[in-house]
Amino acid sequence: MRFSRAYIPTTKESPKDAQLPSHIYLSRAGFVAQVASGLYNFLPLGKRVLRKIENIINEEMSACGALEVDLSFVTPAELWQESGRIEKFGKELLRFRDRKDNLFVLGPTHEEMMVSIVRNRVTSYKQLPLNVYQVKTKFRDEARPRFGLMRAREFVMKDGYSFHSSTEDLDREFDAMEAAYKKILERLGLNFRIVEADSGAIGGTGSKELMVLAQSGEDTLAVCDTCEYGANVEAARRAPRSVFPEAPSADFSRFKTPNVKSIDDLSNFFHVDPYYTLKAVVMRAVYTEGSEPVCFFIRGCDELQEVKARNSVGAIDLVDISESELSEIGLIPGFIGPLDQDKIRFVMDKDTLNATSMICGANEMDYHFVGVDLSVMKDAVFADLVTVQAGDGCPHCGGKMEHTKGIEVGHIFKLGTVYSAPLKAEFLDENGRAQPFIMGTYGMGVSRLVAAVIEQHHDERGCIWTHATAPYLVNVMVSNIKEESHLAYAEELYNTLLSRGIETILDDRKERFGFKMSDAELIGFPFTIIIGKELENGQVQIMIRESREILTVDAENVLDKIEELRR
RNA sequence: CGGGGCGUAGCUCAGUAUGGUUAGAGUACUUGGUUUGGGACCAAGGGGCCGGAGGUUCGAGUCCUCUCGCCCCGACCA
Repeated sequence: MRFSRAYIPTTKESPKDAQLPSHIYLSRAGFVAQVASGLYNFLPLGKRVLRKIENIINEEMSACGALEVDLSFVTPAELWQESGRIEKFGKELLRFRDRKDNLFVLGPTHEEMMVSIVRNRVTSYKQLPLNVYQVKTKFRDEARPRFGLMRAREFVMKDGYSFHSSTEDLDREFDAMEAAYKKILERLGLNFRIVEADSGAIGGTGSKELMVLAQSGEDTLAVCDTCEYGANVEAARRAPRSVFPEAPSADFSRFKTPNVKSIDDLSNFFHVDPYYTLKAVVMRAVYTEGSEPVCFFIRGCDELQEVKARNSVGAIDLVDISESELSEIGLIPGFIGPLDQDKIRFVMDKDTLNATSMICGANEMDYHFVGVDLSVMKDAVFADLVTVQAGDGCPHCGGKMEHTKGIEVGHIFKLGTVYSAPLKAEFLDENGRAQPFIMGTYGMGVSRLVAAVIEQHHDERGCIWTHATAPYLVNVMVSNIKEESHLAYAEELYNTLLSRGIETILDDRKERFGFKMSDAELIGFPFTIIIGKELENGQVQIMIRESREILTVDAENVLDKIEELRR
């Protein structure tokens, strides 16, 4: 491509609405342009990057025997009514009617459609397994689109679905997909972690998220500094504690603790580590029908993890509760404890099971119990309720857990029969009995990956594309196109690079050196070959975008050098 | 959906508290000239329903009412 004939509208200033590096640089460098909230146009450079990512996905899927399809973006509402998701998705489904007044929705994901194409067509276990996928525009009418391409309403997703006759075969495919996804992200040149995720409302037997590590990630991850274990904090586990603070020695008694309400107060009052105190967190659990207050008891040194807490009581939401509501129930904030208490449903963190030497509220103003042995509570409900903190032990290898931020670019899921059963998608097994398909689903955010590459690879001058994602690998820049010999040399080099199958752009614009260099850095081509003054000495220069290092090489060696650098 | 902010040239923004010639700057664009290794300089140009509607007024970018859009925090997010 000749730059002079390309459409690459770069700007010196960032759009005022852009906050994230990916949004700023992708806009400034002319990869994308915003149309409306959560809607983006992909300009020529952006489209090239998108296609490169798609190609890599297609290659890896093909290597796994997955079959590409392309399902209608517009989907009949009946399918969504059948699965029950038309209510569940709510306003995120963009609905509209055609001229005959039939209701349709723009596909936000395609489980229903995908099930419908195999239903009644794949009818025997002999036809299984089957893995079909597409790379397709999706639309979710998000309540609040944000962060540029990271959370758009219209976006490109690779969504794959597998169908099996046994859970063992699903497990095999799930592992194969995890390996393929790992390979894709490696090829893209990304630093990522595969983490355990909250299975949440969907249920199923397992899900993993693929997280590109970046400061601006919306998800917080707990990862081991030694082994591969990592999990979304919503689902992270930790090893049991191995070192314990010094335990307070006190016989069980009721102790007057005037105005001692917080864990800090309590810890200071008794000069005891918060580990030996019991924290009460009361929230209102919201269910499909009705709600009730619930108290969660955890050690004073821990923090409540709301997703875990929500799962522990099967609620769809947990909301804050006011002090006046607490008073109505008869609980005294600051002095709530589990002993002799029947005013509220409660769940205890599993780390408090059989705990001794504890201090907890006495359910009486200005009193706490000390020397509490929680083994008396062994019949209570226990669950994992706490947030894994930095420094906690890894549940697998005993290494130290630390926190990091991630961008969710993929999510793979063992669905089981969650969709196939209600949609009555069945096959006949070896015994001639009808069984619902056992399914897996595998998603990857393609347009989000474009942004994720830049979130992870940029500097204050602009984009730094990885070799696999760059719109062009090499930029041949002519410092001054009025130097005819320079231009002629550059044209020849450009053609040679193209003939070797190296994606190259020729910056033949009538602009000054600094202007073109700034553009090259903003756009982020991995290599810019500068044809200029040095050519008089038979030399050219190669600017390596990542380090901004400039190599001076003999003109006759430039091809070899590029071949060497691209490896 | 709650809270906050912003809509003026392609882009980034002044101007709005206190209404008053022809609405500005930078940048981008066009033409001519000089430049040519880090976003050049000189000169001459084109470009605006001041988000939209209604109102107050002799007069509205500026005041009032309504509305639409965009961004941020939160709620939400297979």
